[in-house]
Amino acid sequence: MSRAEYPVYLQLRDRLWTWIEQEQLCSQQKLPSERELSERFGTTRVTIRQALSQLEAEGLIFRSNRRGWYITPERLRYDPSRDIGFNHYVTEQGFSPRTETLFKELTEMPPWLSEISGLPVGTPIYHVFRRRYVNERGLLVEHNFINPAKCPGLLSESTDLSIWKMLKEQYDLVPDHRDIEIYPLALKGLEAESLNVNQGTAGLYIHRLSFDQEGEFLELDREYWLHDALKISVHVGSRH
Amino acid sequence: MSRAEYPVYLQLRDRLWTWIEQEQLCSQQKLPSERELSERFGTTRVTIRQALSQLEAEGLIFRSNRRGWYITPERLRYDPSRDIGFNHYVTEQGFSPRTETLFKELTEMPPWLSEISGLPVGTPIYHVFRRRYVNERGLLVEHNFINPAKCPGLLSESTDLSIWKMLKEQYDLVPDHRDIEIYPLALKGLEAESLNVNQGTAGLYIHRLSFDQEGEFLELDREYWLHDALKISVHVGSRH
DNA sequence: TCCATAATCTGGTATATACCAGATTGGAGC
DNA sequence: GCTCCAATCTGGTATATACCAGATTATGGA
Repeated sequence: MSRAEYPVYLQLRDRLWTWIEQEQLCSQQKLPSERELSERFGTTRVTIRQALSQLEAEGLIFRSNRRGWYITPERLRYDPSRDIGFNHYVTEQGFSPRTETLFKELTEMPPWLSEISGLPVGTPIYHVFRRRYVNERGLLVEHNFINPAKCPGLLSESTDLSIWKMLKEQYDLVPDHRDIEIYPLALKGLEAESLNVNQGTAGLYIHRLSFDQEGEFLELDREYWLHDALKISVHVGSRH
Repeated sequence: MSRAEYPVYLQLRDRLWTWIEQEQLCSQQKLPSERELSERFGTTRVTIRQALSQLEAEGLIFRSNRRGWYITPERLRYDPSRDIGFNHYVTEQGFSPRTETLFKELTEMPPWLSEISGLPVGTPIYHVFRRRYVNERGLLVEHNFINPAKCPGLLSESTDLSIWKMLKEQYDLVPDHRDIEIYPLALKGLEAESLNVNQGTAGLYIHRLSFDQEGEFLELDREYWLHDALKISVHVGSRH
């Protein structure tokens, strides 16, 4: 049955790819069900799932939990070093953003955050957990840890828009320097559930630790993105 | 057989995780074979493979093509905005680097590169393809496209060390500004083969387009990293 | 018309079983 | 001690078959 030269599931990947092109399926359109595809391409559901997973890894399609497979929209361009809000750069690229605050609380600084912020364990800290959408697809969830000493009363404001903008306009807070970390990881636990994806789905982690002019801790962002959702784009050096 | 609350393969993931901790397996040590593990944990090979894939996605273990599963070493910290060679920052972190030049050639600029470099299609261009190791594990492959007008004769030099260092010391070339792109992708084709991983393995793509003081094209790096191999770490703003 | 519920459809999980191809190992012969 | 080759071990691929749980759709009664 197999051609030996090239595994069946990779042949299927290619056939699916060209089929999708021919059908001119575009952003966020639904594919036929796995059972239908396996019949149409003359194979079993197990094997067609291998091919679909391959295309998922490549970012052409994505799955929505138990609902089916869809065409992945274009990646969002994103510059984590710039002070520009999510809503701003999403609309700038012609997409429509939305933010949902899943919870917000005043809590106490845990040891791991104490280590990187320089403030003692137990210091009061705001914690906001939000989910962000582009064209109604949830692309990331984000934990914000904010120093309440810098912006008392922040939690009583709406956090469904730009926290960055609020800090600037209402508290005159602008980050002076930042430590940024970026690496691929598997989405799991709370982050996977909140994004409605399976445990272990590929993701990208972005971490931004901000300090003010006095060198004091201002804010920590921990962002968990779907792996196919963004393209980080940074300009370094002179001339802009 | 199943607990319903929690899928078997995720239970296995947890048991494997704690087993690995107990056995104190460390960096680059080999796990038992899949058949042995499936017997030991009382399940089938198919299911144990799901659990192993989960741990692979999380970056705890990696597979070496048809040889077995191994413990993933600590991530390498990497700042793509700094002008510091691979060998330098690898040794700085206590690891041992190695670079292999897989091929190098003088070729003509293709259309896609012409678009971003600003030079016409067909302009002569150096193309170097290298594989880089840390502690004898191949972590990335890299395409370098270099403008020969800036550094004639470069290809006759050894490219197994730092190209950046060579450009600086022998040709007095230092990039003035850069466009950097970073995003997750699936390793496939030449890149997957060169890194000896399966088609579709998760990876991270880093792209660095460098121009000199005159704003002329100097070099393009296209790096394909294993997803679990690095942690990008950047400092932005004043104070260092 | 609306809402609750049942039927159905979807992908997710799980097991059993082959066979293949590359990598490693072991042993025979030099 | 060495080389070469065969046996063996490894993960990779492929098929068949269930059943489950969440999502969607159809249906029927108020």
